[in-house]
Amino acid sequence: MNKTRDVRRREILEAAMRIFARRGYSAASMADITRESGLTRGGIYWHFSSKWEIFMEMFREHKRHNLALWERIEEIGLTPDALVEGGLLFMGEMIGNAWVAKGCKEVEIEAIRKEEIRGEYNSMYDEIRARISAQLARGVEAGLVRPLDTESLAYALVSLVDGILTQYWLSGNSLDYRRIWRVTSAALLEGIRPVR
Amino acid sequence: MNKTRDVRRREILEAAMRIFARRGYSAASMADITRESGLTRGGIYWHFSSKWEIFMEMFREHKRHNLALWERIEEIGLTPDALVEGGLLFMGEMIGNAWVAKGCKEVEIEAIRKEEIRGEYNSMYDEIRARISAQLARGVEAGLVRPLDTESLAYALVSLVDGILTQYWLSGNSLDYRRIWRVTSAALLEGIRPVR
DNA sequence: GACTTTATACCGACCAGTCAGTCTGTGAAG
DNA sequence: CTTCACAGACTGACTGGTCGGTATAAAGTC
Repeated sequence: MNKTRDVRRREILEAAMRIFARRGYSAASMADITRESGLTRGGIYWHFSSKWEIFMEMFREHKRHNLALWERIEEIGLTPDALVEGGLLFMGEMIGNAWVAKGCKEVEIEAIRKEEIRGEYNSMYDEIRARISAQLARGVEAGLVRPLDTESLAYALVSLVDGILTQYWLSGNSLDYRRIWRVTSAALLEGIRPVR
Repeated sequence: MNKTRDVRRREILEAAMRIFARRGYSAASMADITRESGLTRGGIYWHFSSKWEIFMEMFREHKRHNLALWERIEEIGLTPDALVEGGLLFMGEMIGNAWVAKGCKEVEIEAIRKEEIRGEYNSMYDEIRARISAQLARGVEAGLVRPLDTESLAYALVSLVDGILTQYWLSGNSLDYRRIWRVTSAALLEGIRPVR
């Protein structure tokens, strides 16, 4: 039954991610993770030294996942219009992999509470925002966007995506997020078009 | 030392709200609330029957608070432009009463996880969204706003405010949310102006 | 005003159960 | 014979919640 170190670690991690996503860090017990992973306490503690270490691994996984997702979004294009498709792709991915996404939400929640990880969490968003801002700035240079505070707008776009996802989960997954995003981003694009 | 029912209940509730806001529901222990309120276990359980009941009281308090806040916002005016000031007022109130606001965030988080309160939580947002939507629809009728999907836009506005607040707390309170809101709402207003 | 009665408000020891984490044992692979 | 990859009993701290008891204050009685 013994599997290689990496495979088993991965299995435990994914089991833990599901549990953390479902119950939240504090309410999730090692017994839950034990059950979900099919191992026993000893097995899990052979691979991880603590509950928090498992969470930290999930945290890093989440950062990698998000950053990789934004790389894919930039491949769509670097125009402001591409941001619209990018937002849809991002939310689609998040909603498509529900427990991964809820894990992200859980990470976000813990990041608000624990300074220990807040800095690292923010550095991820800093990078994403910087990229969006750069994308908008290119739009300004190319004359596709009127001169404006691209940093603030980047902040708002990230917040909007985050907020829509929150509302989506609150609604119990019954929410036409695509429609909301299309309507809003269309209005925004219209609003930042250069004046003639 | 004995106080009247209402006064003491209120004291316990506020102590609990601070603790819930700081640690989250699961991580907050009755011992924490005991310490924060200055009472002992027995005293608290004389006023409340369970930890969850205290949380539910905080939940209802939060709903009342939010709805009352939106009433105040509508007093500013019913034009689309007033929504800009309204958003600022809302975020200002939230950030000004940090622990109340973080309590709201905590309520939101639990609402995502527990179906028990999700419905009730959504009904609050439904009402707020409906009011914003109506406000926008009046703008359309008055010729201040081009005809569009006001419901989706209302959803986005709520999401945006929620998202900005999340980012604000993630940033560790160092975020010029006013600037972000002004820039974004200006672009949005520009984008929904009627075409001439 | 003094003296009991009664309901309210509160204390803190205590309970059963759960928590994260430890430790000893063990089967299999090399 | 050793190392790896677990199993699962175990520990002590802590959990939410209970309960018998007590202090306080208001109300009733004389």
